[in-house]
Amino acid sequence: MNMKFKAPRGTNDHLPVDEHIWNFVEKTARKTAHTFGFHQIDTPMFEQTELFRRGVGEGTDVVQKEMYNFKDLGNNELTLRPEGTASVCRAFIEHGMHNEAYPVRLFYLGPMFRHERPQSGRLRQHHQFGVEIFGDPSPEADVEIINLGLSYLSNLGLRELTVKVNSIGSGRSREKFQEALVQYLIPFVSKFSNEEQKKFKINPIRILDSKEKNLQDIIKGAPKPIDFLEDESKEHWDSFLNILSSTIKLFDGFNYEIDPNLVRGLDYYTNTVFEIQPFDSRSAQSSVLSGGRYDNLVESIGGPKTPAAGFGSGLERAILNLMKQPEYQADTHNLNGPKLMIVPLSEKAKLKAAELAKEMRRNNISIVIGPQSKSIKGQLRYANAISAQNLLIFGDKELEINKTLIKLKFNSNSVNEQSVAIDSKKILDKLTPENEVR
RNA sequence: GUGGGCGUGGUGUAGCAGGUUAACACGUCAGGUUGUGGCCCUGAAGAUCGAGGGUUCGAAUCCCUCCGCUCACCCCA
Repeated sequence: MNMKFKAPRGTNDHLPVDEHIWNFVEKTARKTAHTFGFHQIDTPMFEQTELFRRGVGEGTDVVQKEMYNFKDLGNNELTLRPEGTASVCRAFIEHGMHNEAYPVRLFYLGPMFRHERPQSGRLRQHHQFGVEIFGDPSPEADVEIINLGLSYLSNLGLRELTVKVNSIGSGRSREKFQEALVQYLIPFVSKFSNEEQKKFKINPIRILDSKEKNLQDIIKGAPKPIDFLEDESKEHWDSFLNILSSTIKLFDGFNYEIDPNLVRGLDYYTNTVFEIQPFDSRSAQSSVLSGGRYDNLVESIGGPKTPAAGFGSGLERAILNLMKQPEYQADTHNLNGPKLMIVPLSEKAKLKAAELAKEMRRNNISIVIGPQSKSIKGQLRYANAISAQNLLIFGDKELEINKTLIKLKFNSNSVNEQSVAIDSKKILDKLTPENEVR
């Protein structure tokens, strides 16, 4: 057969068997954010292209070659959001949230789009849970963000995580470092690949982050941003490390390390940057949560100068890591069958079944009526296939005496048949006795 | 953008030193006496073997091209 349509490359359908895990992860994200006093904000999935150019940074890979840009019928230049922070900042400014009591705590949950070559843990449409805290310049805020991230991951059930941290400085610290780095690199530039030369021109700091083999030795000897921190940046960094080290002790099996070469691929970061990944991984691709401080972003897209920090975390990657853990490898995909299936055996019974179903659904009981295209046997087989938890069968005979048999625990091997009046209240009582947890 | 692996019914696979009706498991559907499931039994539907071209008397099996999936690199969540 010729399958005509397929989900576009790098996108996934979330099937019913995935419902459970996705709900779990999303619920955990929301709950954890709420326990830190964060509130949800949902922004559109596309924005004016310019927002990302300015926000994420003209020189980044994301902006240069990974954005889904398009023009709408009004000739507006729009882009499917490649990340969440720029949009949240835009909304923050647009709705005057800078006039609210600081700090303002926000989180989001939704799809992001990047045109890259898909591979394990990397998609063109993926989903992120992200948080942002606005208006708090203190290192405590940085740590709160990391704390929230670790809490979220640990609530999911992930173990053995490392937080990699670094400071890329800001203001004068950043300038001085950059000068030193450029001086150091100049003699080597001729040996760089085209790609690296370009990087060197646009944003030399990102050379540190390069994984190219022939650069590794050069990078080893290169100046590091943390050695150039001074004044506020220095104070911020020292204090940050201090608070972080005591906070991380509150978590079992998590640790942190300073990675002097950690540089994020998005331009807006200042001072603190971090990345969380499982112990066993080495590639950056396995990073499950990452973020940092961005004190200039709000201003650079037209808002008032507002210090801020946040993280983004890929849900697919979290799930990928969860699935690696033994406790999730077994029974993750058993769907819950309906609480009750009704098999009506006559026209009158069908009417009655519809009536019962309506009343009981009002009590949040999930009900399926047996498919009328099938024989009774077929309907019962179907009930079995969808794991109906209880089963009610009746026809004209039973309607006359207003009594029938209900098969409780139909989907188990200890079925319990009981007589019951054909009445929603009486049936409800049968469905919620001591042997059933509602 | 670069490189590796793969592409057979809904799913997972077998077949591949070329040879008549492409096999198996699971799933689906229908039956196994009148209105009662799960096990079991019987039967049925369902793939022109990713697409196109080539070699050959003959190709799912060999060659080429393209497409798709997947993994890795760059980079990112």
